[in-house]
Amino acid sequence: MQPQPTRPYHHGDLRAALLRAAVEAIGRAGPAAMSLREVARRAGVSHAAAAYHFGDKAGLLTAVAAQGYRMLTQELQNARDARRGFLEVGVAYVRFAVSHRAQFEVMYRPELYRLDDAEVRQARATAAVLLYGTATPNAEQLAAGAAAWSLVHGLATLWLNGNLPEQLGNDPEEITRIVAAYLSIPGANDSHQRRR
Amino acid sequence: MQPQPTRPYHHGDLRAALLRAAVEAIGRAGPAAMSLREVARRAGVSHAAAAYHFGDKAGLLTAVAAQGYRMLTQELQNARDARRGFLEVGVAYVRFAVSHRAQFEVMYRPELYRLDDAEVRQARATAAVLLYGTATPNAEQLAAGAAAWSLVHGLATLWLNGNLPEQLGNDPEEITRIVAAYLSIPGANDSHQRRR
DNA sequence: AACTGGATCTAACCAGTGGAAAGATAATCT
DNA sequence: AGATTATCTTTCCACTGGTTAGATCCAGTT
Repeated sequence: MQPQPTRPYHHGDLRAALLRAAVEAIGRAGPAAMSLREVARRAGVSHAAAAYHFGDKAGLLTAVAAQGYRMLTQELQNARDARRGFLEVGVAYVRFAVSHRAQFEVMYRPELYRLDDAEVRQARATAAVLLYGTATPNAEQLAAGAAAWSLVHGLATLWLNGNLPEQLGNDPEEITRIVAAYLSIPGANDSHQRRR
Repeated sequence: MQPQPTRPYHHGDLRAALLRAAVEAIGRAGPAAMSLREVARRAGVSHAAAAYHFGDKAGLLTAVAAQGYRMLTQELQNARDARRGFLEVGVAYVRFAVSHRAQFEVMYRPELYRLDDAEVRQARATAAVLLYGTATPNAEQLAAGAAAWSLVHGLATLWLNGNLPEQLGNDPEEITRIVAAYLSIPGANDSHQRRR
């Protein structure tokens, strides 16, 4: 029942397999409860093998976070390029948080991984540009971006923690559109925000 | 140099001392890194003594969360009673997150403690009433409350994680006022929101 | 084909952790 | 006083993350 018919038996793709196993484990019980040894067990190797590839547990979580930032950047970019309006970038943010909960939860717990990791830093910076709408925001854009980011980020984390009243419904994207209607960004083009 | 001249030597106040030690430990390294044994060591007792008072580690964190919710409720209540406007309740929320970071971080990591604990449940419900402005919100109030709560919650967590650009300044309360200006709540009395 | 050096993985060990159980000690009740 | 209860310690267990030494495999050179 091996996934590969005859796997190279230096596994061939351990790093990626460990990453997948880690994301799955985090998805089950949260990042704090994830254990290196369990992840390694699921991948069928000793925990030292995981340490070899990632240095240590923080290294593994750093890889999860970096992957998360890359995915987030991609989704935000897609949303922006669709040109359906500013709001849909926020919706994409919330959608990412819900659909890639494991990565999202790690990304915003910097004490669990290496924030100064080169790959993470760069992926974060790229995502920030998309969130603020420009690489060189002025004071106004900065404040407006922080407001929008705060709103969707807060909404995503409150949703994930079950802190939102169930009367709001159970579709986080729809809730995002409802809630974001209370945000008024002067510069933004609102034309697409209320289409329905 | 004992705090008490001759302490009763069944300590007298171990539970409270452990709580204080836990909050301090969390403040140093985050909730995930807190260890029962270290907390007990700091209080000068064995880790089993801590288990006796709180059941287990989750029990200790449950107590931290419950205390946090009670404190938050108190501060939100004070802000509301000051009648300086809706905005100042949000400012109080962010101020609480920053000044009681340990409690705040535990409160919104429900996988670390017992969300169904009676004390926690009640304290949470009380805080929710203050956040929505009424015990029986209609759909409009619910959505507006969720928007406001999401904004300040997102702002607080992003601030704590160092995710906000430093050009916004280093005073989280001031940043809250700046950012919250982008929020337009129809029913709310804005008269006090722009006083400066 | 044999050798070699590097990459990848395992086995074994360590200190530290949370939890449980048994018992010691102190406070309280009658 | 004696008995009961509350509080705390000791001891043990399974597990964790990290380290080290060595096994195994692979790719390139000769």
